[in-house]
Amino acid sequence: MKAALSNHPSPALRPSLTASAQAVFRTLVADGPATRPQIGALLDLSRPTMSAAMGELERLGFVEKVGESQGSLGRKAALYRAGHEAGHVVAVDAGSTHVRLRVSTLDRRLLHSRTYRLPSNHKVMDEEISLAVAEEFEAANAEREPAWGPLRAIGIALPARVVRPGSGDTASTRQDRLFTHFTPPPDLPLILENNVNCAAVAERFYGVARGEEDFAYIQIGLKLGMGLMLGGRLVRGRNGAAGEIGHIAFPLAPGLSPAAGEIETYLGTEALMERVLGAWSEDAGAAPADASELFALAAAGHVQALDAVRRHAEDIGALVATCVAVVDPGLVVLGGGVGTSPLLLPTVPELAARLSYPVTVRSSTLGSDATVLGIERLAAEQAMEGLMSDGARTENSSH
Amino acid sequence: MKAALSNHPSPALRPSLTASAQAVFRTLVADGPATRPQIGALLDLSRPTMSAAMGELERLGFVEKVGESQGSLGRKAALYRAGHEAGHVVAVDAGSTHVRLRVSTLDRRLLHSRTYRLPSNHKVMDEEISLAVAEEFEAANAEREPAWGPLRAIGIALPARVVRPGSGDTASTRQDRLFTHFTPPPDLPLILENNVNCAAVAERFYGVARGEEDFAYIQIGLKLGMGLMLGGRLVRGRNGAAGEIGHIAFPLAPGLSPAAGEIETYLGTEALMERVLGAWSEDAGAAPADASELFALAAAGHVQALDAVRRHAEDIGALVATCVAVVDPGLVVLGGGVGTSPLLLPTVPELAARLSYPVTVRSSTLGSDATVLGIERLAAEQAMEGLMSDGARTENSSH
DNA sequence: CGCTTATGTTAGGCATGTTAACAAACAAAA
DNA sequence: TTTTGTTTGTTAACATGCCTAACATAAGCG
Repeated sequence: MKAALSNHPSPALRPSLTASAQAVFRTLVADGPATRPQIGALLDLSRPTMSAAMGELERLGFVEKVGESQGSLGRKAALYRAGHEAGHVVAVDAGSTHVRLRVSTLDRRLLHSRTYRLPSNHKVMDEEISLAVAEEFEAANAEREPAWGPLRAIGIALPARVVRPGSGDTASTRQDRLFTHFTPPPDLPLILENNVNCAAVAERFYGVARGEEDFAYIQIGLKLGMGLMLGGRLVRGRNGAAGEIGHIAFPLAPGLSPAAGEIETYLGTEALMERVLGAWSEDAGAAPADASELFALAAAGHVQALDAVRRHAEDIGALVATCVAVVDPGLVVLGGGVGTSPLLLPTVPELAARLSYPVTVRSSTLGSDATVLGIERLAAEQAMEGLMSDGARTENSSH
Repeated sequence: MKAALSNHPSPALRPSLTASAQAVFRTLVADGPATRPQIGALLDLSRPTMSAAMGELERLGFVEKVGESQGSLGRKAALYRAGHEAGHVVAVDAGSTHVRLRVSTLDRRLLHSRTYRLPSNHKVMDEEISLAVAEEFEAANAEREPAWGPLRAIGIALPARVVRPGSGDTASTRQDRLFTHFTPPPDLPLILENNVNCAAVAERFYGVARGEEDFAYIQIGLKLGMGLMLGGRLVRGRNGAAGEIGHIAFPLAPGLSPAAGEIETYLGTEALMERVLGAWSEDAGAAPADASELFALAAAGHVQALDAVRRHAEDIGALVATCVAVVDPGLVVLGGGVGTSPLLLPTVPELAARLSYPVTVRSSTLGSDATVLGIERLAAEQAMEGLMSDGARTENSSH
């Protein structure tokens, strides 16, 4: 609350941008190149104010003229976009099988992209991932061109619970292991985020949840995870454990004792295939080698596979029903190796509605890029907030 | 976003209060009487600005001088509070056994209070409740004094899911039945809210969750319910079903089919007592007549009662674990007839931490007033927003 | 070549805050 | 009782950030 109303520039901080200039920059970053009249109409700003705002931003190099736009009549308008000094961000998806890296401007122009396949699968983040991140980051550094402008933020998506300093117990997450080989540049915002949360962010901005303020992204594959978006904001939880639906109490029934993480092992792909193969009958043909084969068989009409898929869909429907009973998001996006199967689509919402309340269910279409796109977005937002809060500080950044 | 930046008064709307005047009024309403220097320090406003703001508010009757405050040194400061024209609100807890009504000023000075015990228990809202609400509201109307100022809002807490117009399916909640006998005055904000959500609000402002931005209030008694507060805001959900934890999938175990609302019947007081009495052995003495007797026996050290309570606490712990796995609130407040028992306190957080993640668990202490205090707060907030958005419209209100 | 239309700038005004200086009211010290 | 320093409140002058109105510029079109 302190100083929230104050109109005068804080004496300690450098003079910052006007509110209108900040808003203009935000829309340029969020919506891409635009003319002054377009932004003015969107933000309800007068032409003189647009002039002043653009002047401020152009003088700082935060925006640049990139062309002209001719309407059907009248003078043509200048087209602006985020400028050189707005800089760029590095986004890393430090996954358990791949390390994906994207370098891009704040307004999402891809500057560089790398993918590194890890030699072996790692169920938890460990030193090998740290090494790969360090190498990829170094390699990206080597490619850097002056035209990219200063590096403004680094975002890293981790396949682990992420605890923000000040809330919960950071030590329990082992997230420090990331830094055994990777040393981020100092004085640069570093954003760590859970990979499922990142995928949820990507769904909100670029996927099937585009523009939705409230939804849950539920990932079903080898493991279970949920990214929860309420009121347009990620719900992270005190321990960074919001969405850790692998820890929903299971089994939960009279006389049974639940065990930690049990539903994750039960609904995970490995246990699913074990159940399916254990019940596979001789006359059903060749058994599927993995989950994707199972779903392919089912899609082709194979009776026994269909039955297995239906049963799995019902289990997932019950899980979704539980989430709906707790937060009622209105929309659930299913992702992950198993979750994206269209075969789930009729069953899951039907079961969720029967057990709890109606919910729209969609399959994710972003594929394996979701996570890196999400962390890129978060890094860009963080970079922008940094620029907006101390707009004058443009010199000491690393080129 | 439209017009969010505009500085000029919208031509359609009447001239409104300045931002500083609004902020001053808000703190007076929220924190009770205060002097100008106090508010100025809190909001970081200069003395001239405080002068102007107080002038505005006093001219409209929104604040009034109520005394003076002498520090240890120097001139004494005038003490202000919400004034006559700020008016009052009526808050109703339309419960299934009682109708509780409070009339109070926006800054929580109680003007009038009534309680009506319904002749019989109603598990769902029906016409009898509507009749009682109508009668209590009329009776309160009869008591109204000019000194109360205008009525600014009516809040009603309902023991049912509440759907806001525009989201979800209003028809499915039967909330219209409230209006079969009760006709609210037109042109007056009417706030409907679920009673458990109201209790959560009360816990946040007056109870054991005071000042907490994130927590879950979980009510355990005849029925199950949760009020979820994240980022200082109630989470309501698309269908108003957030917190309807009675619909968590149950039983949830391999080979079992969950049924809608089953966990509510299993964890509810009736089923608990059935289980307890069914297993009550001859040599254990007189069986408890109801849940409170059971918990009293357990508190006195009765072995069999203790065992039953422990088992129930474990079931509740599993439920809490599920909620923590989904939203990780960091704090859970237990309420309701069974939920407030201190006997639950060791077991529930221990089980939640074992199954999912650490969470602080506290017992509610607000008792049966929680709901009406919560809806009172919501109504007062709504009333204040109304005043702030069209500050000049003070004449057409009903005295 | 003017006419219409859209874009951009200049000039002036207003709302809402600030700081600086002063006046008033009070307790405690002289 | 007077003086002194402190706190409260007001007045005056000014800063910021937006606005509207009017003008200048640049395009298509008859």
